[in-house]
Amino acid sequence: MEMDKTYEPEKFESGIYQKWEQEGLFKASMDTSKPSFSIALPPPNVTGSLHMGHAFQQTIMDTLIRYHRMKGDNTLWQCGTDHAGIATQMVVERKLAREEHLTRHDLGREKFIERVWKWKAESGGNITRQMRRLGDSVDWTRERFTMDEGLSRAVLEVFVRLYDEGLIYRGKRLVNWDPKLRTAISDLEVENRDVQGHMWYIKYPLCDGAKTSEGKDYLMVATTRPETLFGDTAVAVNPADERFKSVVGKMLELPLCGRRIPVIADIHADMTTGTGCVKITPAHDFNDYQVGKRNKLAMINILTEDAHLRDTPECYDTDGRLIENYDAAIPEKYRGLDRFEARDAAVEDLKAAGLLDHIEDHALSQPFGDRGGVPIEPMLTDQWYVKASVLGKPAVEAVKDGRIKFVPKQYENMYFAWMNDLQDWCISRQLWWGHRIPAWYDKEGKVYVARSEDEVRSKYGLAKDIALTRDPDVLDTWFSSALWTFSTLGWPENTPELQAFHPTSVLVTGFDIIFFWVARMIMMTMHFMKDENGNPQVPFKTVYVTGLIRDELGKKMSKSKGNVIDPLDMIDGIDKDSLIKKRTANMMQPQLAEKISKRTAKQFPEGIAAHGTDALRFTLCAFASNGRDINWDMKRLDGYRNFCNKIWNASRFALMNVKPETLHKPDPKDYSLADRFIRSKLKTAIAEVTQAIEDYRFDMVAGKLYEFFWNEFCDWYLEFTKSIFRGEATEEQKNATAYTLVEVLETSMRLAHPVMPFITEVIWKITAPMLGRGTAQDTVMTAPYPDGSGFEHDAEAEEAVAWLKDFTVCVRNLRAEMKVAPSVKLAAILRGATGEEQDYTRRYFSYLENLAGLSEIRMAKAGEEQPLSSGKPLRKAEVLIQMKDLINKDDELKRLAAMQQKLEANIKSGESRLKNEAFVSKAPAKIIEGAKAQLEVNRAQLQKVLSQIEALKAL
RNA sequence: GGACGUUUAGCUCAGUUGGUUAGAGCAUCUGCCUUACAAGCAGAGGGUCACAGGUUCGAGUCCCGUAACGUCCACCA
Repeated sequence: MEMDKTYEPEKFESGIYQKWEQEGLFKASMDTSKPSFSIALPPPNVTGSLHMGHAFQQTIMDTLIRYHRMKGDNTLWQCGTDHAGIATQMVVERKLAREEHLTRHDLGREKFIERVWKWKAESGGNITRQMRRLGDSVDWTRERFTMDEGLSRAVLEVFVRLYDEGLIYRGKRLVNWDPKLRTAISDLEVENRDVQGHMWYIKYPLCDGAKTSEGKDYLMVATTRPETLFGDTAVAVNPADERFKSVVGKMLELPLCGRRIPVIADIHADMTTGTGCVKITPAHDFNDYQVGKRNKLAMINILTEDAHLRDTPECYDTDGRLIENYDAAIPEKYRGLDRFEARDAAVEDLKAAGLLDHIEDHALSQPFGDRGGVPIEPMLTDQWYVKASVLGKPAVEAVKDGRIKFVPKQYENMYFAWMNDLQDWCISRQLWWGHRIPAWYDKEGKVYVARSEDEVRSKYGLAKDIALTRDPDVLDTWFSSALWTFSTLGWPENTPELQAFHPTSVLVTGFDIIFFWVARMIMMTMHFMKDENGNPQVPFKTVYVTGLIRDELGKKMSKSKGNVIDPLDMIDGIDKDSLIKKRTANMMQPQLAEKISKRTAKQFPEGIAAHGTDALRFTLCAFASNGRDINWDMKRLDGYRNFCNKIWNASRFALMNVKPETLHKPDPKDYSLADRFIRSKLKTAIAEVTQAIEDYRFDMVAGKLYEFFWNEFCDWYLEFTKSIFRGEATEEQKNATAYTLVEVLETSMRLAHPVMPFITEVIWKITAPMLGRGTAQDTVMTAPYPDGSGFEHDAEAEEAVAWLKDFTVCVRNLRAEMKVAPSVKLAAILRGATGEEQDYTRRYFSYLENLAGLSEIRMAKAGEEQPLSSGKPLRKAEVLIQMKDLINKDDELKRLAAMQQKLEANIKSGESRLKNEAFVSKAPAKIIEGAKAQLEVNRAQLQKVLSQIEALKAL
């Protein structure tokens, strides 16, 4: 088969993938006599598109999967997508608003959900197309979606069982409320941002003539949220605070409302902060909520779902029961105002009333909803909760005793820190897109939980004519993804897949979702999955945590920064205009578009060239060290694309030199030194690459492959083979080299395949048949992973080649220093070499001839006078090249002087080291021997240099 | 406020249990279109390993402290 002259991955990558998929090669073998290896893909958002982080993680997963598949393991990569409740609903709502000027409420729930499914059908293929282009060998026939029938059933099952066990409950509590999305969100979805705000100092007049011990007839309260005073039900002072002891239990007149509220004593009030007096708004502040509970205060909800002041506040007692006759009326002028308008108005009126003492600038960190992007509001609502505190205990244990390992280990601390202070998890969302909560209410509001309305009636003995309404809320997206490892394998049925592949082997994910997902998966899985002995099963044995991929300046990639790079654009390339268009389309803040397009044009004046999937994957692996963040560098990608090109061309070279018809397995005696050398190096490389995969050191996987292939195989071995093929070796010897060439290449392709699936397939399909290791119909994907058998370590060959390399480098140095053109053949003199060194030099002269550009090498004894030459120490010997008049005397003297200086410094430090009694007595013998040997070499070399200088000066 | 991470060549990063003279890629400079590859070949320059102390015969590596940057958590009247 002919190979094209240049490496053009776009010509073959997609075709190869299609073939693999059509042939069903991504499916697990289900050979249960073999070890199982499985990975559950963290499900990406179904309507989204892959970013670099996905490409990074998926490359690592696919590398692991391909490695284990080649090892013969029963290997499954389970894939699928997530319905991503809030995110998806938002996208569809925005589209609806943009294209039809409709809200979801205009459509109604049922119609709206239909639209979301339609959108999923339209855009859901995006992700899977990208994954195919990345070469991911996932079992597409098992693809799942968190809202599909099977997974929905698992969700229902889990919810009902947890409810029946008392681990899910419903309650009126203060929750994080997103007023823009009008839903509760969990603690994790709140993002604290530092903002510059104000602190307002407000006087609350004391009623009935009460006075503080300082004689004041008011209490001064400091607050960052003056508009919430309409919901105040007390002002707290510290019980030990002498200033206010006399007024505890007295009443205050709530400004703007005139309502009477008590002064209470509570330790929440800190004598040293603010004024020492804190206004208590139990329905709109998490601390105040606790204070309210302790002091049995009423709770007044003053806000609507979208954070406008209510016409009529809702008043509850401490236990959340509605109080009918509590007078908490909000003055009419504030009703219906947005919370921030209400703030301005309240401040204005307080000022006018003389109750605003002063305002200070105040830096605070304010909670924002991570999706809606507006400040969240603590709100008193009915929500569903999971008792995470109960589920969390075994989940902590599993990591503590090593049933689950984090790589890198430091993330375990992060996990423990969060798990040890686990709050109950609010799982209900006031959305439409998601798993609807299986709870029904009767007229009195009594709740019934079961898998269906029919089951509710039979389970709770309710007659047909009792009207039931279903809870309108849906579950947090992470509730269904927490079941991912087992729900995708068919749970609650005990399927063969569940038996074979659970627990999964490893989870590859970013540290940013350790809490959202990893921790919750561990909790849920351990509660529901038990092994044959009834012990909890973990969802995965190892969590490999990746860093974030940032841009070249270390900034997080984001749409609004306009620094996002689509992995597919690196694979297939993109022209400048399309890239700019892509980066500035559908912006949330269109005003940034111009800046982004300028920067993009500057950074990518030529657009992005096509690099191919293999180069991208190799680059991602090379970057994957120790879970740290990665600053993406296009140059690295270029470099590794060049590596692919190198592989391509090395293969072309091999094909040019091999006659497949006559190629046969050689007699070992016919192996040349070069053959023995590269076979030995390959054996080492196999061991190192394999170890690096097992250790999750993908940077080393890439590094070792690169080093072996380029620095040993291409730079040295291929050059050696030229001497052999063009020299006078016998046909059998030439065959041995040709065979080694093909065999090493073929084995390297298997070695590299997990990282670079495509180029290795192309080359393997050509080389393997030459060795009788498969036909062109076979695939490297299922060929055995190299284990080093058939290759021998050969220390002698490596040593001899090391000498040849040193000799070559030495001559090349001299040539460069003497500025002799590469085309000019040189005559070299080797003076003072050992017998072994002389032997290597003579025997393998043909290699040196080619590599160093030599016409002859003459041996000379140490100290033997030679015609005027330029020389360089080589180990304890020296290499001389006759100077003729090629050289500038001064330059040569300068070079030698520098060398002398360096050697003298090294000798001095070596001597003082060996003179040091402590070193000689305490250091291990090996180190001392090394130091002695080095000192000897340095001394010998210095001697050569000095005599050279002398000879030159004598001229 | 608490915890963690990072700091090594111009840039992006390796550097295993402490052990000879600290590495790679890219970039730079010099010379080469040498019949696999100019996406290449050969060669060169470039580092006080953030700073300060300590342990040790020996520290980029271990310990203490400082600084800068980053991340997470908590609090914020």
